Amino acid sequence: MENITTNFLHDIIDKDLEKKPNLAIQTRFPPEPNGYLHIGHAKAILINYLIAKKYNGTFNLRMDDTNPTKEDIEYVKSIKKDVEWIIGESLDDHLYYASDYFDKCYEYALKLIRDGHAFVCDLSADQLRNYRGTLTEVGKDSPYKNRTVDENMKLFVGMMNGEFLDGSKTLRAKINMESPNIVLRDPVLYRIMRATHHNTGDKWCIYPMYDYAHPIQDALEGVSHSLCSLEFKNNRPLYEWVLNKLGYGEFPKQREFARLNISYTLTSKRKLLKLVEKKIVDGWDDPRMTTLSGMRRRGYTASSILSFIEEIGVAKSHSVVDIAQFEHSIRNELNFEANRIMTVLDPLKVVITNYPDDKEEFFDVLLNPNHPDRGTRILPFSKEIYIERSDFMIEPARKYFRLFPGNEVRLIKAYFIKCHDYKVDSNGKVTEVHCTYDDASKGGQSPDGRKVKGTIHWVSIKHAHTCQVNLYDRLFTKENPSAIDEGETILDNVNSDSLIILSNAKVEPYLKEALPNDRFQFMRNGYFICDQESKPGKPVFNRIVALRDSWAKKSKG
RNA sequence: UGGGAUGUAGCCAAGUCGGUAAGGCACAGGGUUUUGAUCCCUGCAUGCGUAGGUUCGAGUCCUGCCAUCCCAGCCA
Repeated sequence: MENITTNFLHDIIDKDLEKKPNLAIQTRFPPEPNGYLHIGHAKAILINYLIAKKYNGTFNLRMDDTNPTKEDIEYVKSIKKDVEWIIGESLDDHLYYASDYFDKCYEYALKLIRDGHAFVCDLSADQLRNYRGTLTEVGKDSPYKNRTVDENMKLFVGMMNGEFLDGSKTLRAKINMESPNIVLRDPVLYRIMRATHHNTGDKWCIYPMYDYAHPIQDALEGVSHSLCSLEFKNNRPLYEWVLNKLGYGEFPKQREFARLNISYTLTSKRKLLKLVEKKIVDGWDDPRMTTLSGMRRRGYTASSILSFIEEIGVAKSHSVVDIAQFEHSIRNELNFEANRIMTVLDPLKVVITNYPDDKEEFFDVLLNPNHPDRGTRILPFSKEIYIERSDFMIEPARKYFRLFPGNEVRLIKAYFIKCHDYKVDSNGKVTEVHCTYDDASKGGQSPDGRKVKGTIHWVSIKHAHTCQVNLYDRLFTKENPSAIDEGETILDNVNSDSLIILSNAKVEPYLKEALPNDRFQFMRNGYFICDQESKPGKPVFNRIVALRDSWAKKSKG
């Protein structure tokens, strides 16, 4: 695939390559396995992956598992699966763990101590906070900063050997307590934490901090460009400090880009977790979730996510992308790819009074006009059919050109029908519509050149199957779900109509054989996927996204 | 308030040496259409956060100001 899109990261790499033509480009995606990946991560994954591709380099997945109290093996599994899904490649040979480098991190810590760049500090967490100062006030040196190298060595080895209580000591860098950048005020490098690690078990009771471990991992793996989101900008000097003090003359270049926000959605692991815990949604892979697993179940394709990410570009400004831009990507792909089928979501019975009682017809209809090679399906027709309830009005609205008394419409691929009667129940609800058909209009065209303005979909009652269809919509009612009013929570912004379950949808017989993950365009309704949990012969369909609907807009406005 | 970053249309986003504002989404109008879909045309920033300055010429250079975001975890 030709990729003409470029961004400031490519410019940086191009310049580096000018200086060092033999530089091997290597990137990585380093998630912490403490939750499921979401659409925001897809951007980070693809930025890194596409750069590696573009420059014929290497892309690795690395679990940033330096804090066993927050991490879980369940998450490492889901993360690997999601990343592989997004990039469409196996990562079996490109999977690393921060914990692979614990020994090396420890050795390097010894070196820092030996070289006088780190010390063991006895300050408690509270005390440390006080010593650190604030945004406007500088901090103060720890009273333990002047311990001798020997003393620091002995104490740090003691920390590692489990001689001290959790939280009683830390290893800290000696940088500058008066730095305006708080990150550089003698940051903690190691903490004592007795927790079983998913990889290293109980081998360690001290664990390195992100700021210390991350540059080491990058350097050891051979990463050339360490790309991360903007909030790590302040940490860059520390990243470079660590590698400098460790004696790396040349080392990976950290650069930052803006993370992705999309209107009406959440891109925060913490907030997403809350939706799961509060049972607002049915798990991490609920189709309404913007987790990658949720979007996969919803029916979004990895390729549509890729094209979305390419379309929005990469920059450093804080932005919120319109959800419409995202929906465009999947519609655009499925418009071309998805086979077309007729499905009546909210059925209304139509009797064609002049059609012979027992007659049946079977039309041969193309599955997808964009792909004639895919062949046809058999579409049965008979005297009684279902149409969409919204396709009939007793008293038509202005410019309504569907079915109403006296009006003629086309049934897709079948006949022209004209309404001459209808029945209502005691509540005034229409129960049945009576029409006549024009035998000469078979196939949907009249030989006399007569035009109809409306064309509607339908399903033969006699041949219909009944299915469950889940209509998904955006999960939040607010453009920014995190913007909450006084006394409210994010949960108050949840869209109560985000899932509408239709248990009485009528589908063409062809659909009975649908397989999990098959995608279709339900004509005039939208794009749907056969749910991954569907039982054979009993497909359940999820709405991926509705079709654009200028009539709905017009009739509302 | 100290430090760091960002501000180009309703939303993203290009804009290398200063030379007269790409593209996509959305929206509006028109055409085609057996999906009010798709597709095809057309329109959509005398202006680039703002006020000055330099220059023949400034989104691009200089100065001041404003707004938004990030940082005070032994989280990442």
